[in-house]
Amino acid sequence: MDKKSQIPEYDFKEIEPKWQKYWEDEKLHQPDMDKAKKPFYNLMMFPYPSAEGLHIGGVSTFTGVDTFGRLKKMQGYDVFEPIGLDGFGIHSENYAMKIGEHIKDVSARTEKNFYRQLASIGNMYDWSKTVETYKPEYYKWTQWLFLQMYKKGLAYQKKAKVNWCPSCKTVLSDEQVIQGKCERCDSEVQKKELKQWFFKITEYAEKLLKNLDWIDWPEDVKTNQRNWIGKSTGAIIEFPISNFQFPNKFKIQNSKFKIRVFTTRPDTLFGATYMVVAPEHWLISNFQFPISNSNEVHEYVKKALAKSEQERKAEEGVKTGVEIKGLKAVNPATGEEIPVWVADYVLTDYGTGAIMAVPGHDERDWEFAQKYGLEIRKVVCPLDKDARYKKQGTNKSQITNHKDGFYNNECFSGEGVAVSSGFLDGLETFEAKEKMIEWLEENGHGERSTDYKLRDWCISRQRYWGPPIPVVWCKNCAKPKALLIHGFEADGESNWFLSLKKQLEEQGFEVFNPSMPKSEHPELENWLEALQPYLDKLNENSIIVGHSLGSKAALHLLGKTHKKVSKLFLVASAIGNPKRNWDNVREKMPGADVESLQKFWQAEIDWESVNQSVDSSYIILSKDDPVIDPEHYKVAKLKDKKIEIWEGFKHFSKKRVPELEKYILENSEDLPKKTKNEKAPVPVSEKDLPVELPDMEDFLPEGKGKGPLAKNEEFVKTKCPVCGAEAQRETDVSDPFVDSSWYFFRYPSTEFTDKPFDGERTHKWLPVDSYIGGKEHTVLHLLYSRFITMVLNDLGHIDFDEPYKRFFGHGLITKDGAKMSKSKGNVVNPDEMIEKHGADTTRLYLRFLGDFEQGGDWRDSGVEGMSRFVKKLWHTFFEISGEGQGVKKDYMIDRTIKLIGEDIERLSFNTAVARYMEFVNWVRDNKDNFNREQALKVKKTLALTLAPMAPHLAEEFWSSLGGQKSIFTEKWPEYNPVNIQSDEIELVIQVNGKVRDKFQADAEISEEEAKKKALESEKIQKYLAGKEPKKVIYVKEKLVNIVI
RNA sequence: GCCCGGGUGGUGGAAUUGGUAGACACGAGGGACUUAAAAUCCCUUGGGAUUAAAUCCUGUGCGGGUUCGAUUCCCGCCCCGGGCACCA
Repeated sequence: MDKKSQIPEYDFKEIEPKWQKYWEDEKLHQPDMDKAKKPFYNLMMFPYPSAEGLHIGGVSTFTGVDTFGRLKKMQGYDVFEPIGLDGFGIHSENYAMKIGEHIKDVSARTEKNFYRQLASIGNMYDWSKTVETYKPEYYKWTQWLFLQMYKKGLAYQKKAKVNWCPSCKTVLSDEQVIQGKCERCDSEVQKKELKQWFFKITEYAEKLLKNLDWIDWPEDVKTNQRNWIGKSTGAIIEFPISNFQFPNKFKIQNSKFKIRVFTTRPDTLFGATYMVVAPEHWLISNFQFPISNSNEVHEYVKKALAKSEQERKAEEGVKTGVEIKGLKAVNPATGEEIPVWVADYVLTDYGTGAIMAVPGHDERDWEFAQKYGLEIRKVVCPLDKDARYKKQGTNKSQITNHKDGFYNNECFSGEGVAVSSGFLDGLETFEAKEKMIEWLEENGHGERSTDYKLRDWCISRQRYWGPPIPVVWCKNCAKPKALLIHGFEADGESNWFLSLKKQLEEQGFEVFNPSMPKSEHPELENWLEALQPYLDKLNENSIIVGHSLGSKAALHLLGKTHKKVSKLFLVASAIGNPKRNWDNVREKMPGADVESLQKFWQAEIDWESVNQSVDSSYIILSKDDPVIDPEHYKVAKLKDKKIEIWEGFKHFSKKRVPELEKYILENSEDLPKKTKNEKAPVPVSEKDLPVELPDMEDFLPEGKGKGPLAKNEEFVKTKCPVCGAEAQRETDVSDPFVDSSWYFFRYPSTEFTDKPFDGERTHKWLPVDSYIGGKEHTVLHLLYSRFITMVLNDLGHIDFDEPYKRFFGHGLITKDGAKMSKSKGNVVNPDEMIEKHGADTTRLYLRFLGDFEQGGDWRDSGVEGMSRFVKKLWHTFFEISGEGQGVKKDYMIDRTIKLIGEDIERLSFNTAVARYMEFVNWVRDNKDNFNREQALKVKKTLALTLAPMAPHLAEEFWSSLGGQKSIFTEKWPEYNPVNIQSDEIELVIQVNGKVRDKFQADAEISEEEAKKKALESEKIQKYLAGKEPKKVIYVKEKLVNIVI
């Protein structure tokens, strides 16, 4: 009988669904989340599927990740490979608007289609744990995340100029603006000022940067992130303003009257010949300086601020500016007065919004100085390589005197040696920087400083399709509050507190004047605990008044919170030490617990945190205070403080101190006025989550800066979770990047409805073992999810601070060398491919067409070729007879196992397929020669090594060999390294590095013998022509190279 | 302008630490089978010289360098792709 006729035809349409169903029925790919012994979290980046369906590039990624995961499974790991989708966002919403359907319907269809397509490619997903961002059971926890951020002071609102797309009618992130145009619709982006919610990612800039040093990621991805964070180190330098008459009513030196600049080159301070401030700088906008050309300046500023992004771009390199006349700044190094300019090449949101211009050594300043005829000073002498070389051991003056080092009419922004720079002369740039910073700090002109390019993350979106930000706006809670904190041996009704309370209430404040526990034995911890509930009630328009030790308590309170208040009044403040020493206090107050007082009084304060929590502070002291030394206000490191030193008030201990009460009232009366129509943000409480996105027929944006939710009265109207008053819901939804910044925490814990993720599960499965995704997300998504992980770690929810152990960025799939796009009509449809060639063939071709990391090029002829190969493989497999005499050399089996395993491990899929093809070719050549034993081994190898790449086919082969269970319950085969080594090797003979001859030799051949044999070769003799070789080089198992 | 990738046959792409460049495919050409075509199988295939076989020259974007030997390392440049862009 004809042998061929017994072989079944390769029918993938029967095979593939059969095995997919089997895997699902057997729950083969659902690891036991709690008992797994070797957990391996194999994750791909959260897909954002388009309504049009899966792209072949997506299939490439998903099946690539799966191939890796299947190898891991065969290596004995409990592989968890989840799938879900990121469905919220503008992209889907715009599409729904375009086709005139409701976003909910479109999303439901997209989801169904997406999962159908994914199921057809045969990946080992755990379908019992899917996650969709737009389901309330998911976004409930996205909102929870927001609340955590809010609690930590990492979510805040600020008015910001944002990119506004007039067509999408929403705010865009900087990253979504491509050359001044909207990434999605290409319309020109405008600037609009809106109040937006931000996440304070800048607070984690340093940590985000530092961890890059140890995480196992590709270097290029790390470099991208480093550049994005953009750290630069240098100094803040203060330039006092001179030639300026302070208005009389300001008696106290105010730090605002210095222009602060940030520079990375403090060593060039001696070359700073003018200053430039940004158009938004306070010097112009906040204060009425007597600018003599005020009109001119303001006109320039107005024009500059009105410029669109587009115009700024177009003008780049063409610098304009106006001198601010009537005032000068003083260069602290030279003591000289220098002019101050305003120009829009200085950016307001980097550094301090002002620069010292060093035209000799900064290209931009150079250009500006050339244009406006400003003085240019050379203070760094270039040091060429020879000079640097010479410098070692020679004396420095030789180089510094070498002024010809300057190129006459050029700006030099490199590093070199400081000249004409006083005490820096002769120092190389790196030394000069250090010395200058030391000098600045010693003389109070500045300090070491670091700046980052990273900006806070704007998460507000004025759209419908996203999770509502869980905040309520309450008018009642916006009412200014006052917290009065009494001192030692007093209570909430002591001294002038009651009188002040009454007046503050009349003015519109809600006043709290609690009594502290045991004021005669004050303990800081107890006081802070007692104060906490009141602090929670305060808002940004609140004041805190602390008397004596109470003012110390106020500082501690603010030093330990992220909460913001407006004003802080410190009366007879217990900072510094008491006027007399502690023994005197003890003597004077024999009955008091001075020990606890002293401990409280002297505790360290976190001034930086206080300064972040309070806008302005007032210190009121009396010269004749018996306890408080009026000089000790100097100890207070408050950034914006007013100091009042009065006389005749002693320790401000009377029942009424009208002057003091008046002072406090006058200085806080602006708050009730200001907040008359304001609303305060109040976070929704966790138990009320989720804030559900309401069903809305009309979900189109209004286009006035508010989202569509603002149109839904029922949604907006609510009760304040704190005071119960009538309130309004926030109508912004959050950025989809928030959804995708934490989804990997949810996958292992999807069945928990009472928490975002379970502690033990998370501990077991995270961090993610292998994360694979597109390189286009190396900056934003990866940075955001790292940030969120760090915050969750700091909040104690998790015990690690990096989410992904390993990241791998894959490349893009092109079609015939061109990017696939709908408009070009060259998009490869995976459904068609699977229909025509089957999932396995499609998978194999995707593995083969190029390097996974670089990307690859899809060619229809290529997939045809792969289809032929698969058929050939099918027939070869069934044609192996096992009735031959046995083949002598069967090292191909071991070699194949070794190479394919290694290749898949390092995601070098294309070579893995090539190795497999070589194996198949070898099997085909020998198919009639294998003996029974060899035939079985060959067939097993064919099935097992194919399994990660073409799982259905491998299962079919395996079951034909009598396998009762899935091939994926089998171990990845072992190989014997000894079998791979051949006894005979081929040695190459080179003459001067060129191949001239080859010979077979024993693998164990000695160096001497190899050289001897090489020299004996006839062909080599010809080259030698009787002469002796100069040198003979032997490389073990490779070659002999003869030099003549 | 700056920072990352990359440049290898007609094409996609191999070459793990410097050691036989072009694995594995696609395409093309030739042949077998066939009335013919498809499918399948076999052979050839970087370029060039010359030939009967052999052999030689040349060759990894360009120009230099290091080395016995360079696709690989160093210096200078060109081109393509991606990102950033007045970041002090």
